[in-house]
Amino acid sequence: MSASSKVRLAEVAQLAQVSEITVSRVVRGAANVSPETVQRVEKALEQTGYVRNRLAGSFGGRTSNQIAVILPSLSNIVFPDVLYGLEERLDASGYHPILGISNYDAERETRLIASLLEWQPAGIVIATANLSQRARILLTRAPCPVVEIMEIDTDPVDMAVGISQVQAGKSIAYYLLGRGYTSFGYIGHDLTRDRRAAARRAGFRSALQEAGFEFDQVLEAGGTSSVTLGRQLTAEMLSMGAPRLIYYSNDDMAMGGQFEALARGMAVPDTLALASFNGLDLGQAAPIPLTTVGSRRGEIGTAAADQILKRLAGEDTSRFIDVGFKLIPGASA
Amino acid sequence: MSASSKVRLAEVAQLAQVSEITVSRVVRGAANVSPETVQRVEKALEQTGYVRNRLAGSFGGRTSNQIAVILPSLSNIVFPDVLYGLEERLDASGYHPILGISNYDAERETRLIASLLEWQPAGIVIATANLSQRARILLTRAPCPVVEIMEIDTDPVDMAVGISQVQAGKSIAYYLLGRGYTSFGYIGHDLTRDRRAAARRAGFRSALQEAGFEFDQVLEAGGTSSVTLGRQLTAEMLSMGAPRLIYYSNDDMAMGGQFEALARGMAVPDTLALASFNGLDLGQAAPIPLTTVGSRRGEIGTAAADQILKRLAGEDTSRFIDVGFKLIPGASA
DNA sequence: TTGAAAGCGGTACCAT
DNA sequence: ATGGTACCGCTTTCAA
Repeated sequence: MSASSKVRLAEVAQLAQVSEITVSRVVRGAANVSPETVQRVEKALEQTGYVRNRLAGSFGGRTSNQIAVILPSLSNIVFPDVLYGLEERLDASGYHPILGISNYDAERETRLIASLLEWQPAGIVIATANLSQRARILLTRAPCPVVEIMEIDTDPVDMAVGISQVQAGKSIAYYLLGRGYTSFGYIGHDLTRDRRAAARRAGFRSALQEAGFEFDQVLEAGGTSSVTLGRQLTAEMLSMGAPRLIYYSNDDMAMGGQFEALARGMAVPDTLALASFNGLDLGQAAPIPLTTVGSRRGEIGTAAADQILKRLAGEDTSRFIDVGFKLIPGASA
Repeated sequence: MSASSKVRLAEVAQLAQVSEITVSRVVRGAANVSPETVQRVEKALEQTGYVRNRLAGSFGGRTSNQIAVILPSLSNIVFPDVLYGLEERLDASGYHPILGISNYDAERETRLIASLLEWQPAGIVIATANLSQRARILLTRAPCPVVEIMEIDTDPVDMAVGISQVQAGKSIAYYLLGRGYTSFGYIGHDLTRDRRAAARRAGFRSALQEAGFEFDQVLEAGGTSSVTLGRQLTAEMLSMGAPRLIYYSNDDMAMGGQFEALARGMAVPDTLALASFNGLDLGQAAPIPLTTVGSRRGEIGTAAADQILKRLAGEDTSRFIDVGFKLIPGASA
């Protein structure tokens, strides 16, 4: 157990009385080494406390085992769920995510892409915020697979894994129309930044319009979604004379709505109905389980990882993977 | 705009009629280059679509600008909050997190440490699950700063940033004793894996014992914490004749408790009181705001990043940083 | 099964 | 301000 940091292949080799390359073979678990040699080398590795330097080994044309992951936010459980699925699958194949958070900011997103590309990642997984022209070019030129996650409504640079956010909005609107609602409101967070929430709202609205309806009231506020914001905006909308049903930008917001209704003693869904998107545990454990659309967040992560891994293995990949969503009837509408 | 991948310094240099080192200087924004040369080189960089290879540039003794971040889970918003603070601060200084999720598994944690160390990170930030002997040795020998986050109750290998989890449990217990409660239950998730939740429980219990009380009932279930689990266990405890107050392993669990109480029409806090830990937005937006202890999760992330950055800059660092917690009186107890 | 040698691409150091 | 040179530590290629 000697010093740290500076142990190199050469030192181990000397101790084990073999060449550097032989040590390298042992470290990498290569086949062509005799058991006796392996044993001797392993002892030397142990004694010296050798730590492989993958920067040195990777910097040629060889691959880096790092996957750049760029997400717009970690402020609710959605992206962490995706990230977890991703990490789980990548780790199992010996890859590691290098993370960047764009904060829904186009400039920062561009900078992150450029910056992470310099580490020669073996792949890129990105939940785009708002791709700049330059960002798009960088991704197009990237010498590695690129998976755009969360939505499959728009054309990806390389591959896309997710769901149709428009259809998710449309589907629950159809369901609610089927249940006979005729008066609708919308409550959302900052949709100028959250394109996917905007797509759901657009889908929802288009279904309403097909049926001859419109949102009677729309309330949006800047900033990220949160239970608190949902509650505030709901209170505001209720004070103006509420619609029969409110569609929220996501479950967090809708939970705020349910809290406000509960606090006011309003009957949900009889007086005020609520619907949203995500299918979070939180919403399903609530006193009135949310009527919502379940997104398979973990699966988006694992499927994205699979696309990267397949491509790296030279296997066929498809341009789009639709992981699908699921209507959750709940009891709030 | 030529090909991608294979553009090297040499190609750019040739195009710009300068040496490789000059191009390198421009790429790195070094000072000693004349404006005209810079312009010429930048044009060539643009034309070739050069992407800097940081693996090559870093692999000597030079630093890697990557920070290994190992977390036990992403299943509730706690670690994402920490990660966000961390990424924010690191990014501002040009560093990137390489992420590993240990899943509260000692073996996986050890493997992740070993594996991420091979990338020669400039620092390590780890919320330990259950450090194995080997993992501890690896961290001790690591040739870079190591910050253990979340708790400061135990002695760190290098530095620690967090709060005293024991005190967090103890403090709210004192508060509740002060409010006159005399009958206590505990509901938790898998504490054999979540050492910090166990520490809070221990702190809470020790305060009870000082006052001559004990938990009258304790209910724990395997698996991660969730609102659903909190609700289930609460229902179970209520069916056995509930204590006057239930202390939960965290806010998610306590929200499940509140939901169960609301669903049963039980008065909170008059019939059943609830208390927990974290101070999540969710709990504060609830109909009955949770009585809890606010943890400064984002600050733990930024403070951890600061410790690393300071150390790398050669500045003094302290062994412990206590970011502090805050009692949130709420209305559930 | 083992080893020698030649880079991988960039940057620090030292000249000019 | 600019360039030549050596070298970072490992792995690929080829030879023995």
